[in-house]
Order: sequence, then structure tokens, then C-alpha cells
Amino acid sequence: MGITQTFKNLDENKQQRILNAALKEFAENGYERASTNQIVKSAGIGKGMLFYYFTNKKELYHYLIDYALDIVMYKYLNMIDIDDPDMIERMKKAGQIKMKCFAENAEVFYFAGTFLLEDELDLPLPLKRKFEELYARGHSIIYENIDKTMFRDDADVDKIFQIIRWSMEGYENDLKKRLHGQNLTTINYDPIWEEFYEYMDILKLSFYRK
Amino acid sequence: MGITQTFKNLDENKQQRILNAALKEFAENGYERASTNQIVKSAGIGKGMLFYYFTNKKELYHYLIDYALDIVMYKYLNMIDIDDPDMIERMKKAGQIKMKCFAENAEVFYFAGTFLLEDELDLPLPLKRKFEELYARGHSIIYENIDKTMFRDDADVDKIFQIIRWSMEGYENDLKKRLHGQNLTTINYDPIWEEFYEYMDILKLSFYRK
DNA sequence: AACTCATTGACCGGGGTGGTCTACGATGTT
DNA sequence: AACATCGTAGACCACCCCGGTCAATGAGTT
Repeated sequence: MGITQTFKNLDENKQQRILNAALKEFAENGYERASTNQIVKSAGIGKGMLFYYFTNKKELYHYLIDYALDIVMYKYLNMIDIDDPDMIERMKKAGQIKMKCFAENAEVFYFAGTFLLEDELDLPLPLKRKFEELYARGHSIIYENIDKTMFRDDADVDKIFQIIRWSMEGYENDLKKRLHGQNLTTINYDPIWEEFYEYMDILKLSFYRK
Repeated sequence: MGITQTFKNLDENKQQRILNAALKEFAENGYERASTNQIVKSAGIGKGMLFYYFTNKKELYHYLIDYALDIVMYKYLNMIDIDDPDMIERMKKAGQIKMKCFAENAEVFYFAGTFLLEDELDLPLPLKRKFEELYARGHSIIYENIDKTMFRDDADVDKIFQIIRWSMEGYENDLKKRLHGQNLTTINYDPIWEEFYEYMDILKLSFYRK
């Protein structure tokens, strides 16, 4: 399987240190350019150990993808309530969950956000499937069971969807830029949510029926 | 100055081939990782010539930045009409200019879009100044001389600005993804502009006063 | 023929690569 | 006390690519 029992027997803390070091290195450099030397250095372990725990660089990478997909799926996407037909409300709640999950798993999210842009992504079948499941779930969240009659009827609903999505995306990117470098666990999120809600209210005011 | 007369005496075509090869390599890899070997290979010149034209890698990089800043400034930003107080109309025209300029100078724009994200950007003073002028101009385009009374008065105007900007940004990114790999000079842009206008109309309908 | 100069690519020392292997100390077993 | 096992470290390997140099070449000019 490419990963040894030895690694899984390590105490939680050390496992985490190694995984985070690797996630960060791959996220910042992509697969080819990521350096195993850098990983062991920032994980604080000897070079030999990395190849004792994982058979080689590629297996480590695949393990990280599997690990990241699990977290994104079970700690983020599956937590989003897909039953609320009010699109903006759904997005609002999704934003909260995403933020919380991101703060708790920053390295994982950072990594996940980059590996799907990799040029050549020939994954083993099980990973490819997991990947597609995740995509399907993402699609459901955006499109499934949305009450389209809530939107104003003098404009194309699909285009309004896009604008709302772009606005959320834009806010998220802006926020990331603003918070860059800060410790995500010690931030006071109240003013952020307040501001976020104001944006959501404007979207409702402008795009929902009167 | 880091660049020899020899280079400037080259016929236009060859200069362009070299500059484009270099722009592409730096854009794709950043300064540190860009390979001069790759540049000469894809420019179709001998290794020695690159260091005959430009004294070294760093000088070449600075020359490219200077070159790119000029094009962005004089072929893009300065072409935008800053007098129209109608924000969305201004954005609409700016979008057209940007697209046209991008199609004609794809490598330059691609390069310009990445070098401002470089980690360590300690540029020589003249370049730094040019950079700031460009920023100032960009700021003017977005904020200067906009008639704020055209917007609905039941929502914060600055937030509406943001949403409009995010929408434009989103559309642009989407478009780039859709057109990726295609030859930008042979595309029929009519349906694209039509779609773009529809989005702009929705923004007007939703955010302007009745 | 002598000189100038644009051009090439083999070559240089240096540094980083993924991966291996030996040596070692701790722990447990006989 | 002798031996075996196992988690650990890091020196080491062959390889590859780097930015930059330089001797050789050939075309043009005087």
C-alpha cells in the first residue's frame, strides 16, 4: 500500500508534523519540484525515515491526496446542509463551515487547492474515483434543490447564480489576502462574519424577488 | 544598462522570439526557477547569445519587467477612458480593451500577472517607480470620477463596487479557463461580448437606481 | 590578408535530486 | 550476558540541471 504500519503507530503528534510538512512542501511547489529533503528538514526527522514510512515520493504524494480528499469530503462538504432551498442562505452557512474547517486544517486546504491544478494528474483508480465523488458532491451543493423562484424573474437565473458565486469567491480571495500570515486560530471572526452578512444581504436585496 | 546595442539591432522578429520565450519561462516558473537553458532552446538561439545580449539572468529579468510595464501602461491602462462617470460602462469598455490587448500581447500579460506575486521583489528604483505609477493609474480607473448617485441608495455603495469588481474578475477567470489553449487571434469574439454584455446588464438592472 | 564581430555549444564548478545503506542505541528475548 | 529486532539518523550515491564562460567558427568589411 506504500505506507507502513510503522508510520501509523507513531504518536499522533509526530504523524501530524510529518504530514503537515509534506502537505506544505507539495502545496508550495507541486509534485515535481517538492523536495523530500525539505520535508524531512521541516518535519524534524532523518532522511531515511521518510522512505521507511512511505516507500517513495510518489506513494507519499498519493497518501496525502487520499488524506486531503477525506478531510475535504467529511469535514467540509458533507457538513453542508443541502436541503435549504434558499441559495444564498445555503452559501452563507457553507461559508461558515468552510472557514471553520479551513482554520482547523489550513495545510490540507492549501494543498487540496493546488493539486487539482497540477499539469499531469494520473492518479491510481481509487483516488480518481474519490476525486470524482468529491466533484459530484460539490456540484450538488451548488445546483441541487435550489428554489429558483426566489430570484427576480427579469434576468437569467443561471447568470445570477454565476454572479453570486463569483462574489463569494471574490470575498473569499480578498479575505485570504487580508488574513495572510496571521494565526487563524486566534482571530476574532465576529467582524468578518458581520461584513460577510452585509454582502449576502446586498445580494439578496438585489437578486431576490421583492 | 545590462542590455547591449546588439540586441536592439536584431531584426524585430528575432527580438520578439527571444522576449516571448523569456517572458513565458519566467511567467511559468518565477525568477529563481526559470531556466536560461530553456529560454535559449525555445527561442532557438545559442546559449552564449543570451549572455551576449543581456549581461546576466537578473538583468534580463529586469528588462522584461520594464518592457512589460510599458506595454501594460501604454497599450492597456492609458487607453481606458477615465471620464465616463458610469462605472459599469467604464468597466465594459475597459474589458474590451483588456481583451484586445491581451490577445495581442498574451505572453506579456501572463508574465505581468505573475511577477507581482514573486516573493522577493527588490527592484532597482526606476522600476519600482514605474510600478507605482502603474498602480496609481489602476486605482484611478477603478475609483476616480465615478458617479455614485447612479447606484441604488439602499445598500452600501463601496460594497456594491466590490461585488461588481468580483463579478468582472470572475467572468474574466472563467473565460480564461474556457479559452485556455486556443489561439486567441482566431476566435470569434462576438458571442463572448454578447454574453459579457448580458452580465453587465444584470449588474445595471440590479445595482443601479430605477 | 587582416580584422571585426555575431554566433554556437561544449564545458565548468556548484548545488540539489530521490533514494540507499551503514551504523547505532534502545528494547526485548533467550 | 549474548543475541535479535527495530526505529532512527544522516553520510553518501549517481545523476541532472544550473548560470555563466570561452575557444572556435564563419561571414562581412576594410
